[in-house]
Amino acid sequence: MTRVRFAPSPTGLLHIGGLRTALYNYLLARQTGGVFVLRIEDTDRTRFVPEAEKDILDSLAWAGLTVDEGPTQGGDAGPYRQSERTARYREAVDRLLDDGHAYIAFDTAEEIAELRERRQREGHDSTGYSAATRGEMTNALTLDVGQVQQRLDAGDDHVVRLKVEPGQTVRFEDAVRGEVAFETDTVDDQVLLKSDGMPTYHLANVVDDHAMGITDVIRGEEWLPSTPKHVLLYDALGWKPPRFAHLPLIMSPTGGKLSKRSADRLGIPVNVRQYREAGYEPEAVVNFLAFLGWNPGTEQEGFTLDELVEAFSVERIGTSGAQFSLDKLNWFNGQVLRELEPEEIAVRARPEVEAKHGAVDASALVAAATLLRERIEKASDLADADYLFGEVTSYDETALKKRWKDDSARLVATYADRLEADSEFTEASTEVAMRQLAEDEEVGFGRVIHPVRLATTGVSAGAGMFETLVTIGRDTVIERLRRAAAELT
RNA sequence: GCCGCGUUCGUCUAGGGGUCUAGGACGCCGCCCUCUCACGGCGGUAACACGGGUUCAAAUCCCGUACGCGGUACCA
Repeated sequence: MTRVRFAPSPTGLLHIGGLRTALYNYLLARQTGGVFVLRIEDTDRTRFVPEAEKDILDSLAWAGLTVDEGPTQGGDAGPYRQSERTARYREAVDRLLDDGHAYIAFDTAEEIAELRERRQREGHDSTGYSAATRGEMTNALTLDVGQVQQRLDAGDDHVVRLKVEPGQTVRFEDAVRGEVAFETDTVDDQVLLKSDGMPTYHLANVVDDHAMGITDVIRGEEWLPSTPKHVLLYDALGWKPPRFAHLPLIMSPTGGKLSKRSADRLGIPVNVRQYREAGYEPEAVVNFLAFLGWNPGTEQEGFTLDELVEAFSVERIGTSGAQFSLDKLNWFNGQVLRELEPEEIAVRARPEVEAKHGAVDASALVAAATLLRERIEKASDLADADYLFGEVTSYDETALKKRWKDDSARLVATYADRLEADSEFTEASTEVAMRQLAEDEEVGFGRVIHPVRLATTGVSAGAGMFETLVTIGRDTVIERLRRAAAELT
């Protein structure tokens, strides 16, 4: 049984890259009939943000990724917050200590910084706390048993470090990259237990993945360099490592990390929350994210979540970093929108429309969606159609210049008169009336239709003129035509 | 610096020794449709990082170089 996990740190709003990691895990779980676990990795008390867990939950739910086991869902492998599992880490550490795979160290942050600086200055390849340097430091390997006990009894700050044996090669199979190898001489004696008693990511991750029966670890490529530490830990604890799959990183459109800073500058949202607030459809975000680093090997581009579950495979995940493209996301969003019924678009557009125009009828919203759905990129764009939800208060300057001629006021006024006489007021009748008017006045059709569009909508772009007129409604149309004829000369 | 990973159109990518005069999608440009703007349809632009091998044959395999990215924390 496949068991995968998404294991974010509650340090802020969920990052879009985090959602992709969650998505790939979810897809593998669903495809194999496995279990999707959510585990909150809250071991860093200094960066902990209380609201973050809720944002993670909300974001996953928004994207449609349902969690099988997690802090709010429960499950047999709980608890699902690392801060609630400290006894297990302690137990593992004791075992590592007893077996000589780990040791206690007393060095202060300053002493370690000094070590690094010195190694750097002396031009060594490795700069950290490792087999090459631990003999010079203050730890259970250099102190005698009595001294260690004495310092422990005195309550001195200390950490527990993994004892990495030099001269070995750690190999593991990565599902997307193939075999990856690291020399242990380049692997530092990683801290496993911090001086505050909390585990580091490395320890907690290995202990929990084992305890929760995780079979496949799908995570970002930034973890690849620390995977040898994890493999060493599994070995030391006598456990079988899971399968690893390291995802290519999502990069900024200008290259480099898609950080908060670079994204802000480029106007790209970084948090899932921001995508939601910007009016993106979750289906579009999911579809777009799925294609950032994966492809189905066919030419199909539009996928529902269920179709992705069907088509997904770890083998087809790519190896190189993928630059984020807002253009492509927008295109996906348009595709999703065109598949939605007007009623559904109306539901999604409502908050934005009401924020701008006040309360609106459901029927007005649906009518607007029906009229404009081919022309909007986001459901919330409906709110821009002022002429459907309020008054026409101004006219587009450039359009006015181009389309409003000397005879426009007269033609628009005359058209208003003819509509007043038109009891049907349908798409057909309003069009016939306009064609008749153009013929009677011996002017081109465009001479009438463009000024009428301007007068009734205030803008030059929009849906078919006659559908638009019918949607706006007869009385309002006539009133707007007359007012424009009077105001614009 | 050191370690690791990567490198096909501007971007996402297909392709994994001959079928590649390198395919698709986004973007961009043009045409068609048309009352505008879109949608849609059709067409166009544009890429195998570089250098050595291996081979009858290399975008595809090997080595090197360059470049990019990640890691190098008592952060994850």
